[in-house]
Amino acid sequence: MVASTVLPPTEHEDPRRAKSRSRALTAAVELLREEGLQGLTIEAVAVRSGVAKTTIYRQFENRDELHLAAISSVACHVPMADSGDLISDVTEFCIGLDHKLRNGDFGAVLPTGFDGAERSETLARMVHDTGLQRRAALLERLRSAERDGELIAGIDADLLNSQLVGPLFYRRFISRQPAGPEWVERLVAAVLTPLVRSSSAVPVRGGRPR
Amino acid sequence: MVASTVLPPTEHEDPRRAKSRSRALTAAVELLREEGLQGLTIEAVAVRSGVAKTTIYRQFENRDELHLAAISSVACHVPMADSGDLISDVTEFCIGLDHKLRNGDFGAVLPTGFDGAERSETLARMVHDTGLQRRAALLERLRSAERDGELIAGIDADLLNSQLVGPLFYRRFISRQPAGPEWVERLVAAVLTPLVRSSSAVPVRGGRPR
Amino acid sequence: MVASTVLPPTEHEDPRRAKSRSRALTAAVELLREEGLQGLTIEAVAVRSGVAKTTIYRQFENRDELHLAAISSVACHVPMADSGDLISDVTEFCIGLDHKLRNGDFGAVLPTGFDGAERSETLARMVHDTGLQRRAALLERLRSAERDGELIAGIDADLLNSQLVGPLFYRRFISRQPAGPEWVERLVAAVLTPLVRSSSAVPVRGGRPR
Amino acid sequence: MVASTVLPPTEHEDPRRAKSRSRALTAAVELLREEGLQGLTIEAVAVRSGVAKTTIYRQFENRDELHLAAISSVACHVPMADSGDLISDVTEFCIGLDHKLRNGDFGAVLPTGFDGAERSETLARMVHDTGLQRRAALLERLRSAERDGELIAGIDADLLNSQLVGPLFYRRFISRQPAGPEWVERLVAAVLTPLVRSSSAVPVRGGRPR
DNA sequence: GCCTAAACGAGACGGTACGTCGGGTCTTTTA
DNA sequence: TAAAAGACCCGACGTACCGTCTCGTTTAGGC
Repeated sequence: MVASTVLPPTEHEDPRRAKSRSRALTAAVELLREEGLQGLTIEAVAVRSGVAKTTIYRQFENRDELHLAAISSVACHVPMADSGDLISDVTEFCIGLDHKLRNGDFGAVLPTGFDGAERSETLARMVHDTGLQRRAALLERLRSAERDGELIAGIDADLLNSQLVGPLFYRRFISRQPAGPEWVERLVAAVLTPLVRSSSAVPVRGGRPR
Repeated sequence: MVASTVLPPTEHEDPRRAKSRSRALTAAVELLREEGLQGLTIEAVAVRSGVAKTTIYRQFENRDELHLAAISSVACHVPMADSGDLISDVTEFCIGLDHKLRNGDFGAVLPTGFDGAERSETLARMVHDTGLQRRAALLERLRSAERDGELIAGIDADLLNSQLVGPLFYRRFISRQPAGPEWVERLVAAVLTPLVRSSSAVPVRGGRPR
Repeated sequence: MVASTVLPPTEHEDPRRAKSRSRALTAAVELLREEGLQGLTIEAVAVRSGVAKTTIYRQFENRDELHLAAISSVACHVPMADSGDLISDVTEFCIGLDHKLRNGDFGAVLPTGFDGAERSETLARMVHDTGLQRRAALLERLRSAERDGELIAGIDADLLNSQLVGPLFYRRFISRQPAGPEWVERLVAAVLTPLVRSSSAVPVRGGRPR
Repeated sequence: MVASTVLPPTEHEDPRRAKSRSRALTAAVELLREEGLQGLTIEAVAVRSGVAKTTIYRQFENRDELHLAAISSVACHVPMADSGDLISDVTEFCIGLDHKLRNGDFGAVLPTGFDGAERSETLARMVHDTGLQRRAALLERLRSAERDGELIAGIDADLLNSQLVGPLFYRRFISRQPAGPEWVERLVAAVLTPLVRSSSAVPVRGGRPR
């Protein structure tokens, strides 16, 4: 997903290299998912992937680089619809995100990076970057709703982003509480309803207080 | 904070034991803060604390136990005032939490447990438990506001908890964005205002839709 | 035989250390004998001896140190009789040496050090030192014969040492020709007869010219 | 000196092949001289010679073959004069040999083969063969002296060879003692004088030089 | 105030993984 | 067509920690 570690982009890459790389990454992700960061061992990757240790080191400088690449390889796309109904679109989006956090490689691999991100700028950026697409999609949808008059004017999209996805991450990784579609639905409603222009028909007067 | 590993609570503990334990824990927390989980090495703890490796193992079964104990030793108390003004109380509370997440041992050590919590039930509980006091205090304050009529009736305290602290954790550990008192203030306002019973004006009738 | 690598001689050595050391050395010598220097691998020694790699490294800084210790551990004693008959004593001595060169660990392990001795002063000394006892014994016996009048006066003991043992080493390690007791006997006779004072028969007059 | 590894002798050899081969061999000898057998690395040879690893492997089956070829490439010729004066001819010859043992590539590279020769018949033969010319020359000169009556009849040329060159090799490679022209002179005198025909007698005047 | 049981430090041990170097095989690109 | 470049798998290197295990040596605390 994210740029591969320093490679002449135009130049032709040896297909053997590419294959080794992908096999190693696959094994790395599996190990991260199954055993966490401490299970991500170059030797384990070598055994599982059938790629020799030396070959792995030829592509990844050390365990941390491999870890990085593994994380960036699971960054995922959460689609955002634009049906005209903001709340339902965002709800669907958040349910999708929650599902990915709880079921896919993404949610399994992501927390292996939280600690390292405290000290490694690169890792921090990588962890952050996995959210870029999602964030952009959400912001775009909010702005579009603002333009359409569905939302009141003057929203703080960044705050809204934190309000919407923050609780999902929090419950998934920190408080480790369940979420589920209904819960997500309630969350989105709680966050957005106060900002939707006179919900029902006439958006006449009496905007909701901020 | 949390119960120490299996110790006859009534019985008198050898002061040497206690001292070794505390020196080891201190060193462990320092190492976690400075180098993260991978810096938490029994040998490093031994060197830094001056406590022999053997002695450490006498008190902590293995590295994970020590990690656990270190995390639980930094759990912190966030005070919650009850001035009658819910929003200002909660804002203050959230600012305090954000500060602890970003400045103290607590915020530094916590993320070392996120990955392990995925696989270790004990660690998961420990990470979760560090939030118990905070959660209880927040819930209590919300209920009190509900009782006082400051909040509308029928609030979902758990949802509100996630809405309030979720974004703080998210920005601190995942998106790694700044927060700051003003931002926290806006967050709390956004979350709570819609639920506050027609603030100033007589709380006549016409509760806000949930 | 030779001094062990830097050890407080008076102080009590951990018996575990001593045992590990000896097991490692035994395995090392076996490997050198069977496969030569390139077979002397720390890992092979670990496997064969049952001593862990780390433990080996605790006692020997690296492969070369172990090699050194192995060589010095096989230095052997060649006994020298003093029956009054120089030629028979020396012949017996040389036959014994030749036998050790061709049959024991000594002769098998020694050549593994020849190449290294070209560059390592320590190894050079070690190789050299394995001959010290032998050389001293031979020189002593020659001097004793000189004192007894069995040999003419003014012998060059060092030259004689080279003349006696040199050919044995040469045929064993360089030309790789057989020797055998009769051959050694002829060598000793050829070297010493010209220097023996008119053997049994009247030592009257006519000493051999030097 | 010795036949190169399997090469149709009549057939025309590709000049590129020959050049690669010779560059590799040169580098190999240099490495052996400078760092000994363990410095003889295919990769080091490739780097130093500018010949690719693949190309080296095309000409030498493996490291041992290259080592073999390197040794055989330094075999040297020691000239033997026949001035009529055996002792002086042999002395000169031995001084020349000693010089080659101590100064040229020959003496530097030879000991890298001693250990391997213990286990590899091919290498043993190679090491042995480096002495063939020398041995033949010496034997021929001795027989010529015998025929001329300079030596007593019935000499054991093989024994004499060992007596003459054995000490030189011994002091060079095993005891690592100095030799030098004077020492060699004394050695040759000690070995040959007793076998030279009645010094005094016939050759009237002109006593044998010391 | 002494003495014994415990806790302690020092450190050896068998292991696992690290990241590096070299071996020997192979494929791909260049001349 | 062969040499050069370099990827590949493999095995050994020497290092860092792991968790276990003697060892002697303090040192509390019950007598």
